[in-house]
Amino acid sequence: MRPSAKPPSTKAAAKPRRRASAAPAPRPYHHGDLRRVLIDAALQLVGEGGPDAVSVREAARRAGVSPGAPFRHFPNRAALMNAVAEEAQRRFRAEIEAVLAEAPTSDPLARFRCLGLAYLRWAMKNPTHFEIISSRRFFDHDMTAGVSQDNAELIDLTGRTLAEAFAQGQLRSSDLKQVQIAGRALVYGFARMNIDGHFPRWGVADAEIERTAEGILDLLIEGIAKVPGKSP
Amino acid sequence: MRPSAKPPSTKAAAKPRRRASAAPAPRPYHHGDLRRVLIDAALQLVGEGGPDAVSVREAARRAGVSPGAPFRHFPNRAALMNAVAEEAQRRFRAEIEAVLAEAPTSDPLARFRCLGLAYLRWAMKNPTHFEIISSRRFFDHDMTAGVSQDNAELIDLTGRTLAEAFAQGQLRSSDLKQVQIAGRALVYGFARMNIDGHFPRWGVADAEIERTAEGILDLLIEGIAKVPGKSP
DNA sequence: TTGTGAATGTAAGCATCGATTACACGGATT
DNA sequence: AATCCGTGTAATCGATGCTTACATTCACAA
Repeated sequence: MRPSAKPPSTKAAAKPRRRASAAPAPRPYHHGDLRRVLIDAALQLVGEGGPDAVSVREAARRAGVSPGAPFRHFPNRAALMNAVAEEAQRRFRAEIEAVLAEAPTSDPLARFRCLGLAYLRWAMKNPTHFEIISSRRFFDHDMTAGVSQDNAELIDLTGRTLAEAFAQGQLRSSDLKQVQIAGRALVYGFARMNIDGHFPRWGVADAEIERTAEGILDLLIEGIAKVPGKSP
Repeated sequence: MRPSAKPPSTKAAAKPRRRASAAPAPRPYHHGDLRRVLIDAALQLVGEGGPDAVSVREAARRAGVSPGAPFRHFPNRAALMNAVAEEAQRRFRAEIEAVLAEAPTSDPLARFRCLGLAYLRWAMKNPTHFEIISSRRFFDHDMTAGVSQDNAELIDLTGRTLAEAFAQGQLRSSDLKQVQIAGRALVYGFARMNIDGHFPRWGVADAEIERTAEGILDLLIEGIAKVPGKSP
């Protein structure tokens, strides 16, 4: 199939000193941890130009490696994206849980609010990374157990928090699943409006976004909270 | 620059009857309305495989035209996508307004609900087309006045509806902009959750989606509506 | 009617990308 | 020390967006 066969190795001679003098180490033949470096490069690309800006070749270029090398570590581009999504999801979850750890334990509804706020803030600060973990377009959920699991546990966490709030009589509605989905739709929608560039069309300046985020979250909380002086 | 010059036309001879017999008209040199046909082909591609499935060449292929032809009508792929988005947005707006035309005129809050429902239903029925008009990824807002304008007018329409509801004392909050953004975030979020394949992870089956959509919309309405027996 | 220019199609080609294949290197194991 | 296999390279393929040179035909004016 391949027409031209290559002459058998002039490489050893062509390659200069091997980690000898103080020169910036001309990279040994084997990279060390290319997989990790590729994921980092891809993460960086996502941060720079969004998920579409990730190309296997560019990641390879940044890793200082040939265009075919990445395919030793990832069967295809999607697999690389999966790894990137996994990393992003890990960071996302870590932040959410860190924030929640500092929330008041005695007021579940306030904790629920904290969850929403942490979600929104992370999405605002890391729009491109948020995008990658949100849209299945960029990776294969079935192929990426890590993302799905992290996600499921976050869903569980909010579900439990909501259940506690209900148990303490803080909610008007008893259809917790509905409430939870509404809450998720609200914060996810807001985050995506930001990512998708809707806010300029809504006359919301960048500086106002975080305040607006908090505002709509409070609107939700008020909407689902039981009015103190009123029994169902 | 170009090495090989072509012999000067054997085409006229090679081309068979020209719209003569009853044969299916071997397409004249000029297509007729290639621009329109390309948009339709692209719309179809969007419907089949989402926005990413659209390629200029495939659209050309389906139009039965050479790969370079589309560039006579669209300076680049983005411009084609813009046209597609414009068409989709037109249809979207038409449906919304048609639904609203049948809504009760005396109850603004009910009209607001109708708007939300129409939005959700269209998004559920045309997920890929909805995606294309939602995410600026696929087209350039500045380049596509039509989409932005249609969108702005829909935003205006909901804004006015909400203002009427407030004027009739149907709302708890007086911060209408906040309410409107919350409402939009909710329906947009729900629509995107559907597009982005979140619902399987939430245990929401396809058959339940529409009902759930209605449920969260009602939750919102209840949340923003003034409780009858309670004055602020 | 005829001639000419603009509009619009074709053919060929470039660069880039994802992906594959044959081969080269070199660390780890024996 | 010999060898095996994980990992990198080089070359190549097919598809895509886009450009350029050329071909064809329509519309309009003389």
